[in-house]
Parts: sequence; C-alpha cells; structure tokens
Amino acid sequence: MAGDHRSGCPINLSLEVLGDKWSLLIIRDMMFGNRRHFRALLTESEEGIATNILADRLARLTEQGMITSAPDPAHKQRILLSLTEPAIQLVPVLAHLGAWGRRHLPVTPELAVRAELLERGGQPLWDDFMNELRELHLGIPRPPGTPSVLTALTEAYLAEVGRPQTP
Amino acid sequence: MAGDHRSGCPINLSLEVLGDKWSLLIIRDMMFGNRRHFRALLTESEEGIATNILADRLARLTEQGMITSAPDPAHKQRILLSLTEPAIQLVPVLAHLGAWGRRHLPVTPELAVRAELLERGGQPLWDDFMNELRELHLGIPRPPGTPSVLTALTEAYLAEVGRPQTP
DNA sequence: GGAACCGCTTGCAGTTTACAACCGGTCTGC
DNA sequence: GCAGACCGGTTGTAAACTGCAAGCGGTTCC
Repeated sequence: MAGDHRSGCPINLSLEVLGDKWSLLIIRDMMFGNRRHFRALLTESEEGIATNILADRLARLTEQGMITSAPDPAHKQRILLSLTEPAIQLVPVLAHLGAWGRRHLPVTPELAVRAELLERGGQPLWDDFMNELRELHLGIPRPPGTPSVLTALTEAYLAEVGRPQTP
Repeated sequence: MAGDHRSGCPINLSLEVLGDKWSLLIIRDMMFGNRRHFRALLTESEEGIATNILADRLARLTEQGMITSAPDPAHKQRILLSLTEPAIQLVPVLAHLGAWGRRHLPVTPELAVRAELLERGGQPLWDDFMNELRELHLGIPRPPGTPSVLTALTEAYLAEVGRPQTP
C-alpha cells in the first residue's frame, strides 16, 4: 500500500529505498565489484558491514525489488544475488554521486579512479555499463562490440593501486 | 581527520554526509521549495520532520559545509539558511535521483511534475538552476537572460495541483 | 574425516529516532 | 503597551535501529 510512505515525492520515495548508510554500498559492490553472494559482500567490502545488517539489507532490497536471489548452480549452498533492472538503472545516480563526492570530499586516490573514469565517460559509457550489467545479472546478451566497462574500471583501479606514489 | 571515515570511496563518503532519510530532504526543500529558515522547513515539509531531528541535521549539515546560517536582516529573530556551493552542485544528483524514483516508485503525479521537468531539461536546465541558486544563496548575480527555473518548476507544480483529474 | 566455508540467527549494549511537551525571546495587531 | 502568535530550539521518554561477537546446521574441499 501507499499508506506507509511519508510522501509521494520522487526524491523521498527514493530515499525510503536507498536512504541509509548501507543499501547503496551493497548495490555499489554488486555493480562495480561484481560481488554476487553473501560472503563476498561481507568480507570484501571496504567498509566492513556486520552480518546481521547485511542479511537485513539484502532482505529489504529483495522485497523492494532491487535484487533477486537464486541458488548458485556451481556451489549448492551458495545463493547467487542479482541486480534487477531498476537497480541497474541506478548507474547514472551512482556516477553523479561519486563525481560529487570526488570533488568535495577527502577521497583516496585509488578509490577515486573509478569515479573519475565513470564521470569522464558520461552517458555513453553508462549505457555500455548498464548493458554489461544486464548481461551479467539478467542474462540479456549485450550488443556485439560493447566493451567491458567493468574490466576497464577494474584495470584502472589496479593500475592506481600498483603505483606507489603520484609520479 | 580522515580516521573517522569508513573508507575513502567517493560513494561511501557521499553517503556519510547524505546517507540518511532527512538530510537530502532538507536540501531538497531549500533548493526547490526555497525554504530558508527553521520554521519553514519544519511546517511546510511534506514529510513532517520533528524539531529535534531538524535541529540536529541542520547542525550536522552546517559543520559538513553544506549550509551556512546568518541572522536574517528582515526579522531579527530569524536565522537565514543558505546552501553552499557544494550543496548547489547536488542539483544533478537530485535530478537523477528524482528521475529514477519517478520511473520506479509509486510517486504522486503533482509531486512528480518537477522531477519530470528537471529530467527533460537536462544539463542546460541544471546549469541555469545552479546559477539561480548561486544568486539566491551566495549573492552571485546570475548571467543576464538566465530564466528562473524555480518559477518554472513552481508554476508547473501549481498547474498540476489545480488540475482536478488527469484530463 | 577434519577443517574451512556457506548463509544466516541470536543476544546484548549503545545509539538514534520519533513524538510530545515545553521554553525564553521577539514581532504583530490592536 | 500588551496579548497572542511566531521564532529557533531543548528536554524527556519510549521504541527502533545499529554494531559487535558468538554460534549454528549444513556443504564443500583436501
């Protein structure tokens, strides 16, 4: 029902889904870090989320239609998490939010590289990235010739990590 | 110090500033509703924030450099709140977030009008709007000929409110 | 067959939120 | 000149949420 919403304002409704300190970070890790199950999100996160919080957020994001879960065919006890189309369409929001943070907050260089690349690429790069996510998470083959944005972002990050100082 | 941050990731740092259910709504009301003091934010908000939460968020946003406060020359007991340049640069983020919410969440039509207009206008409209906000909040005169985006948004909203049903 | 790994759940303490009542100063209308 | 509305808050309280650590039954790896 709509009765449990504070208002019908688009920004408010978005915040009711994403307006906490963890939900968007989970989506970020699934998107940019390609983390697809519980343990990966738990242990490979920069910020160190607690197990009960992660379980709670995954449940909430699932019932809000942002992610789906299915048994992983490879490992029987694993549960494969996938982003839904609405979540994939958050790419421009995350790109702008990252660009804003990079400009105004004390980011660390190696973690800022991806935000910078994503900002410079603009809408065309975001479209490529969303097509790639649709392939990875929804099983929709991406248009032939689409480059892997995920690979490019990861390589840029690793290159920056390998560099000892700003040369 | 940077020691009190969970990580230096741009998205994480942005969420440490804006990642709760109220901060962005306050900025939204100051931006789009032109609410510039405590009582206006308190009573004219769609969502009904509590006084202590509002006071707390205003203090936090101030120390994070998102807003400033100054005595209002017109009313001696009033405090005039202003957005800073970083906060004004959130316009594209809010535009994208509103557009996303409008597409995927159960928004009410009259509140969705502004998001739609802002989305259709794109970057040129956002630039006009940011220039207008710089004039209103920072005292920087906007380039001559710049239209008032705030007026356009408000009129579109009022027109939608006045309409009884979707005709 | 033992150890590591899987997605959680539970218990607990500390923090944050929501709601309502209240406060001293100030401006407004008469 | 004064009563009442308005100003930006503070305080108290209960409920909800968060962070941390431990543990649990089942699965997979070696």
